[in-house]
Amino acid sequence: MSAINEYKEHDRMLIAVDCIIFGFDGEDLKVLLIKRGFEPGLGKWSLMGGFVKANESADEGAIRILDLLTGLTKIYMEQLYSFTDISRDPADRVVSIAYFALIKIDDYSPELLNEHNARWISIKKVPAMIFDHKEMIELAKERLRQKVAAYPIGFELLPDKFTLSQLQNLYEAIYETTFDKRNFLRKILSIGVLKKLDEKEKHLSKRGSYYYKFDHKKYQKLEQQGIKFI
Amino acid sequence: MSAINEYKEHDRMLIAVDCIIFGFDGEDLKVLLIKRGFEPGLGKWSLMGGFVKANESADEGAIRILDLLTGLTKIYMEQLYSFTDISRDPADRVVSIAYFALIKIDDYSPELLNEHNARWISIKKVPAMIFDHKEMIELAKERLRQKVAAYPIGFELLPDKFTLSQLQNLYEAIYETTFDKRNFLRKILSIGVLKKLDEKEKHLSKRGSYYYKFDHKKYQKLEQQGIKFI
DNA sequence: ACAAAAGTGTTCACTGTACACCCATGT
DNA sequence: ACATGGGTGTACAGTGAACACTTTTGT
Repeated sequence: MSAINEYKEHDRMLIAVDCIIFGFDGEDLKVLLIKRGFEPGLGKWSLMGGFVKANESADEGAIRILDLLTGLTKIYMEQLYSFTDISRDPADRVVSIAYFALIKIDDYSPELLNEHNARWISIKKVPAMIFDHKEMIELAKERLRQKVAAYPIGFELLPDKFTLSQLQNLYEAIYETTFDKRNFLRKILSIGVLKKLDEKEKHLSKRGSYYYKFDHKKYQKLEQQGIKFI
Repeated sequence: MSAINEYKEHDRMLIAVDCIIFGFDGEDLKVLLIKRGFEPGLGKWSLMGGFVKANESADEGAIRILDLLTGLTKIYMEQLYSFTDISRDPADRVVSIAYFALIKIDDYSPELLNEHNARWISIKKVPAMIFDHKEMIELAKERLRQKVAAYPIGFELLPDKFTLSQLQNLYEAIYETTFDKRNFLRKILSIGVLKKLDEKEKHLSKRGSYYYKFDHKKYQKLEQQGIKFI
């Protein structure tokens, strides 16, 4: 950093945040994309984003913008990476700080989808996108895989009550692979952060399967020692 | 992101890069810090940094600034995280993109240390620092630990030729722990990316120990399948 | 009765870890 | 001769991976 009296001579830039919002519909891992209704890139697919204001941090900006576009607060979000290529946005010099967010897909109402011209798109079929947004999604997918193996953030994508099959489907969707049911359940149950409920899910199968909850308290006790979820 | 004609109405900010430069002296993992010769924070410890110009990406800026301050090019560097608190720099709104870099400690000459009022400081004894620079160092240490377990970047901190003891000392310094010599060597040699040279190091011990080199070609063959170094 | 998902154990290979002594050489 | 770091093997426990059948119940 240079001397204070030189600060004014340096170049100033726009700071944007772009949010990679993941959701899970029980089958596929999806990202929430919007079709841009304005230039540049009108009609093209884009992430949700906006500019950071002078009186807010990027984290605060990301929270504000997500609230604006989804009405959701208190969602899991973390900074991913900053994209700084000179001409990534042809309209101006914009540094974009990408965030990735995990939401429960049912919290995002169909009305909002219409209102923002948004759609849930499977990560297996991400279309061409403006600027470097596809690169952002790729990186977010990568980071999600890393994180979900070591931290219990996958639960942010599931309802509060979920069956073990749903949990396995989620991990399979994230890693785009399949796991052996017995091995998966043994491992995930042995961690000891799932609480079995007395209630059964009765729609997805005839027999019905028990609901489980993520047990935050038990997790907090284990947290420091570093857990492998997968 | 908003419509193009609104771009001009958004706030513009200074973008800085700050570099966490790691080095290894055979004993301790160190960071290169400078004592600021200017305000704000004159006389305080600081990372090396500078402002990103309008005509360069942050990566390019980081490379330029590192070259400026160390004369070194072609060094390992990666973007770490962006620090965006409103008042992290009291003089102005500055978004700082932190980079971490790995250099061979002998490449940074003592003259440069004087010239920039710089010093190598053990990561075990990082002093109070300006702004959020200490937080940056903590995060960089964390990231280095993650990376070095999965990628062969530790070698960036060692001379081209190194002994297995030096390599073990490096990993021990990074993780601030000790490893069993036999287990460590078995694991690291079993990866098959170290090339034993005929030459021996004769200063550090009476018996002398063989030099090894990192074998880039062998690594590239194994790269895709994901290697665990530790 | 049958279809469809739930639930449940064992075996084996591999990996990680604990642990202690002899070797070569310069002084 | 001795001090110093270099170099080496084995046993055991824990983890990961492969693998198939029975149970429940709605239709």
